[in-house]
Amino acid sequence: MPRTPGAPTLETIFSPVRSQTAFEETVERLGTAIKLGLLTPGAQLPPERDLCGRLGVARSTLRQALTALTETGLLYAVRGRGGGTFVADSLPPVEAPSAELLATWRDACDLRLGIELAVASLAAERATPGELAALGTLVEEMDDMLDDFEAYRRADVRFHIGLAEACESSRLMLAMTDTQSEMTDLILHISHPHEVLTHANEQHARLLVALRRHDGAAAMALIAEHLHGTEHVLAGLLPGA
Amino acid sequence: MPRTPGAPTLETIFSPVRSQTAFEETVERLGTAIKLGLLTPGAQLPPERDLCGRLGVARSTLRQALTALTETGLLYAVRGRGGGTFVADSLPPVEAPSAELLATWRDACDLRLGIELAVASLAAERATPGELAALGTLVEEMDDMLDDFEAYRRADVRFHIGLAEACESSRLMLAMTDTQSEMTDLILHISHPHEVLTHANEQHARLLVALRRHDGAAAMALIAEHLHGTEHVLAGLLPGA
DNA sequence: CTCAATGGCCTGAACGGAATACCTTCCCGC
DNA sequence: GCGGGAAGGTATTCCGTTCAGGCCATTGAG
Repeated sequence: MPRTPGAPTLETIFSPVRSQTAFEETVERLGTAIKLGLLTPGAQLPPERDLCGRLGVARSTLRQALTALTETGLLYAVRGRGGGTFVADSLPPVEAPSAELLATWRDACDLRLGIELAVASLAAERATPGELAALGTLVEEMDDMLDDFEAYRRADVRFHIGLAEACESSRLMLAMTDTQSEMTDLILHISHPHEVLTHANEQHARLLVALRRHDGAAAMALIAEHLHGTEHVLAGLLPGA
Repeated sequence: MPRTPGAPTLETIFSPVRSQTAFEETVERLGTAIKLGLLTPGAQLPPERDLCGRLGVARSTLRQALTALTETGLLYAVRGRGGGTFVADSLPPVEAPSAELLATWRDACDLRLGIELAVASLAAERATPGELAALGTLVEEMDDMLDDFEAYRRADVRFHIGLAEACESSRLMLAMTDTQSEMTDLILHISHPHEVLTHANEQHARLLVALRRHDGAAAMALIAEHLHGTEHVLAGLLPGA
């Protein structure tokens, strides 16, 4: 008698297929990059005619996305020669996490665990001394941001994305940006005492030590502990199960 | 001066957005489930009118997908009362890995590493004794399949997906099925000597021991070693970098 | 025998996306 | 100045996909 798959498997197979439109994906991609600080305030985007080619969408579709982002206050456009589309200098306040995200935030954390574990493990093998040095200065900078949580969080995001960069894997990079975006939506709306941030940044520093020693196992253990910390904070303050 | 993101980051941000149609996603979802053995030969799918609701697509769209899968030989339909759509009893030979997958298989392995690490870590916390027992018998069965690689691979897939099931995370489950599908396309086309399979299954057994002890760190180390093995085999036989 | 459950089929409307051309604005070089 | 070029802004057209809904064809369960 053939072993039959468990019920969870079938539920997953027959769960809704999520068909995102090109417009939605474009808004998400650019909006995420801006909100995470990957595109810094004042930065100029490539011309529409170039960008639509890079993103693989029609210019009209790209413009829909740019218009939406402009109306949200994330972008502004300047016409004429020498003009272009720029990231807004003062970003609007982040929106509250969606109900859907609140309902599945534990799932999001589980997935994040995977991405971060892989990144930690691979960065221990692949990170160059230069990349590690850049991450080191970032950790030092974060020590001066313990009172401005939004600034700290932006640096934190860049730290984690910097780790992903060091892995030289584009899919891990995309997964990391998606993950960080979701986590930001959750994290930015709960309080973070000074001590929590201090402790978190100490973990960053210790992680770097492990990476410099190319000790993947230690890096994984440290990052797991690090993530477990934020998950614990969320569990206490979010309407979880 | 604000720290600017590295070039890899910008390349990633502006990389093509992938807009899959509902039809394509449906074919992929069902085709993957069949090829991985999650839907076993002879199994009956839910009636079209139910299934399209579960998948969140129109019935006409679902039928396009079912028709495509029927023409590929993965499904067959029986009309009339008591009829339905069934998984074919003898599946057609798997197609060769796409050029795109061959070009990015290292990326795929990196992402797989993350999924499997998270699953190993979480399964160590969450797997029930019953689930572990089922996985144990699966490992024993695999010991008798060392000469039939396709059968072994199907059981192997079920083992890894069983681990994901134990995590109670639908997104990890989806990620795992996607991953296993990609890996199957790669793995099924290269030779696997008896000794390799024996060694791999010993790793399965040791992994289960770690899971029973709720030793997440050991589980992660074991799974990393396990994956590293297959990656090494691929590196030797695939046109890698 | 009846009929309900199932796959098979068709049409029309709505939407999204691509392609293309053209307009408007405004800096830069001459 | 002033003309050209580079950028964003607008409009139109066409095509493929998807949805919604109804109807037909088949066939086994009751």
